[in-house]
Amino acid sequence: MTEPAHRYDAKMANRIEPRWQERWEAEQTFRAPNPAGALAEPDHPRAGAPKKFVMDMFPYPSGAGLHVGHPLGYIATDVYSRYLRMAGYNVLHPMGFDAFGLPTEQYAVATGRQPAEITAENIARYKEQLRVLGMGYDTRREFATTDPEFFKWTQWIFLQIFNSWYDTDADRARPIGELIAAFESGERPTPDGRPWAELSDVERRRIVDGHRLAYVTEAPVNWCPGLGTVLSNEEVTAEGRSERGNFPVYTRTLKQWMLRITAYADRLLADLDGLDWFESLKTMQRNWIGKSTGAYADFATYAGDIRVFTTRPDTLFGATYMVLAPEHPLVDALTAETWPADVPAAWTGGHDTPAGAVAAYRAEAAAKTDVERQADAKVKTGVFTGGYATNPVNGETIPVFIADYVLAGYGTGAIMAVPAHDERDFAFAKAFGLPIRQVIAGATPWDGESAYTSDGEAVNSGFLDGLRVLEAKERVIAWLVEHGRGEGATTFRLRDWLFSRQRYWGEPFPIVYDQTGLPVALPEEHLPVELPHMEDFSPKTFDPEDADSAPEPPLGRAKDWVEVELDLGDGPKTYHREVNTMPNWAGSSWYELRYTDPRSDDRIVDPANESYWMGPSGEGDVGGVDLYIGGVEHAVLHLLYARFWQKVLFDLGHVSSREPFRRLFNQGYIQAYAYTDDRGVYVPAEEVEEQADGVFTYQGQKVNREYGKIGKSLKNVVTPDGICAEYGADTFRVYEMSMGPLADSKPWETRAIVGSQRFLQRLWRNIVDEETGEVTVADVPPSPETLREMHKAIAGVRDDYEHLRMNTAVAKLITLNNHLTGLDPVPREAAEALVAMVAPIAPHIAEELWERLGRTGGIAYVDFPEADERYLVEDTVTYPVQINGKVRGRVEIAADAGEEAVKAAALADEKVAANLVGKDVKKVIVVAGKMVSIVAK
RNA sequence: GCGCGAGUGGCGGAAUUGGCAGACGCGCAGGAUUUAGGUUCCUGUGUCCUCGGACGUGUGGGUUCAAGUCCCACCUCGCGCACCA
Repeated sequence: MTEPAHRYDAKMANRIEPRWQERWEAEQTFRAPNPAGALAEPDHPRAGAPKKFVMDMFPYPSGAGLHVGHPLGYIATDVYSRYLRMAGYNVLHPMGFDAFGLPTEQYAVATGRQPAEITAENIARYKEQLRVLGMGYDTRREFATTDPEFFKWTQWIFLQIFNSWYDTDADRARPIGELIAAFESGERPTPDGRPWAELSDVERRRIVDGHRLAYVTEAPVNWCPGLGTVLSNEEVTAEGRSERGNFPVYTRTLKQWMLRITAYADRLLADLDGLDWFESLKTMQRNWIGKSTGAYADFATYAGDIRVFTTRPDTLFGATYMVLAPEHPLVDALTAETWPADVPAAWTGGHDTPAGAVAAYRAEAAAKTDVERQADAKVKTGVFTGGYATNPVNGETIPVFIADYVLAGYGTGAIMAVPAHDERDFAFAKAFGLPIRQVIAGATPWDGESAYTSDGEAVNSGFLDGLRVLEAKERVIAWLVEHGRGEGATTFRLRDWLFSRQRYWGEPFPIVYDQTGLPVALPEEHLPVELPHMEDFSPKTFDPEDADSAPEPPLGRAKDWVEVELDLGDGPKTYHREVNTMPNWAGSSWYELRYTDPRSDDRIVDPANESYWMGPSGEGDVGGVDLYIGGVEHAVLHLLYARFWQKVLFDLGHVSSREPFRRLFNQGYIQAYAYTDDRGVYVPAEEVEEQADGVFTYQGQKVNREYGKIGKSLKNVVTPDGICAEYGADTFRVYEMSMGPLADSKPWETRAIVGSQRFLQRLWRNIVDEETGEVTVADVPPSPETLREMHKAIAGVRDDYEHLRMNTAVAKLITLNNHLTGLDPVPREAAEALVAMVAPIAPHIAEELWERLGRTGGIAYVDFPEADERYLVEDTVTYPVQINGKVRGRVEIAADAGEEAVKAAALADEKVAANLVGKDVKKVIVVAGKMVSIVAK
């Protein structure tokens, strides 16, 4: 028996889908008109309409291609964009490729090929995979970060950053020329006070370079021998390993490029409030920025003042000892020659001299990995230096320790320890038998069992006694300032962004060095600076554990490229190019902007286009993309960097909004089951069979099921193109959208897809005769019931689309479709409404049916159906009647019946009355339109 | 350890405002079509039951006429942070 010739099945879908994809491409259906420039189109149906800018985090095109987990967000933005377009918006929905970066380079090294070649292949593969899914992108705006026309502007932004400084008074970045002018005029004094005119050229350049937002500095950085490059703090995990590849990372002092993101710490923090992001994500950024307010206080010692940072200056009188980080610069000077006579044994670490104890402890601390250190966090260790310091407020002499619970990299690397009011200090004081003095008292007496960290009143604190914590803080800061022993202070955990990488496949810096060794910015007209072709571009390889190795940028070997003769205004001279490249976060830090004006070649974007798509919508609005969907893994990487660049460009007047992404939605992950055999080896998930008793077998052998990521090594990869071939893209789209809430992670289940297939098949059958291919809908008025179902669906589906609840939208569409299945004939009005509502999710079948229904011009710009309130109200309502919380009967009554009438009807109901026999009705509650609740005894 | 989020049928999930728990789909069972299998279609499907009902949203308590939803305590899982002074 053969199937009906006109049944909607995979074969049919695979005939229909390419046809519509070709037509969308030929007609550029999803092009969005710009207000100005090459992409302006005043006659476009959506020109001048309210706009929406909807985009995904663009993919990194790897050799593995997309698996079914990747397109989840892409489909969601596509559905949302198509819905918005039908709802009347001018929708910008673009896609691009984040193509510079390590994986491609590593693959190129491994296969002896060129990264550019591999990148082009991977992008072609990704584009094909996305095209098959029926994405409605404005393909005119597509780019890869590796395109010279694109990275020309990445380099241009770097120059903007290099050529500006942060004016803390104005609280914004300004062109570096304005700083130079301030030095020249004497408005701003030079660091050593000499007049600007008396400084040498090199001296001046060093001062100016020290103010730039992009600067070269020699500082402790994260060196990852396994990757052959240094990394930013954001790329290192809490375990002290590389985020990519999980290699060990070591601290080494090296000369590297940094971007002054710390200048923006406060604004990056404050502007989070105006963003429509998940609160959890904002919290991650807040934690990463890590703002603390408090004070610096100076403790005098014979080795000089020790400055500490504290958030609790109110507890200064309770400081009974001090602790320095083992790496603190004053440790050596402070370490005494001999122990005091009465030194407790626990303080010496068993050593005869303080110097011996300090040296041993330092060696021990340095040998610990971050993981070990964190594992030991509860056990406080340290040694006494033999030195003492003087508490500025009460002149008390207190011992100074070194301990690894104080971190060199935070605050000043030194603390005053107040064991009574800090958990860590308390633990240390207990371990070392140090005095604990209460200086803040709460309402109830302190038990002394653990640190008291709540609010209270100052006690044992001289001039602070009786003040609340907040007042005491202010008072003591004023005292410190008055006596020159400290000041109020704010510190951040955020560090400057280490921006150079010792790899080949990245954007070259638009920087050369002259004979002074100082950096010189290339003029704009030299952009883009392209990578030289190199046969051997592989980084020097290191043992991942070799902490003593040092990075060597491969570009350093391109001698002809590195050494250039240029005329930068003072005659031809020889310069050396910067041989580091930018991290692969560079391109993604601004790409959203480029979508708004991808063809602009004389400036980064035309302000008319930028402000139309991304500008603030009103007073106080931070501006940015209207919806950005992506994974949560970029919380403190891409999303922080992009916000920073946006703010620099905003300060310099190149863009109109303070934030790049007004609304951000984190989609969940699609995960999958993987199976291992007895040996723990993964077996192909596709060939595993489930037995009736819930046991899973592979080739007859029992296997274990585990749940997790989709990946080659787990042998559980399912590709979207494979699914499309087997079921059709529309079925795939419907399935992914109906799996559950977009934000949730959920398991892939190939066998469940047939449900989505059946839905589309029934939809088709409601309109087209499977045997003849004839359209079977009729121009008959829908019944009141059908009208009600239809308008209920319209109201619900609209609301669901607007709030990205595609899963419940699909359920409502199925419900309406199932209703129509029972009708003969199906009224045209209902069929058309349903097809239009299905169009965002299953665009190919919708276009096909729309055309077969005799409508021309395509469905992309058809008005989305509007619900008519008239059809939503029902004539009668069925009230469930509860007696003491249990449903005992139902009564049907006119929808407009009054409360009394409903009450009377409920009490008169046979079942209700039977249940009330012998009971006293105490109370009857009528919830209009919902239910009746009777309280009886 | 601290912070955040989530626990609902065999499975994915719905109920977003305190108002009939389990929409929709998978799976499963029965039936129709078919030589058969598959496909497709129809019907049923929370658990228990003495067929009246009883029970049921991680556990225990509470508020309420009414609780998956609110409050308190706890358990489990996931995520983030993790000596940040």
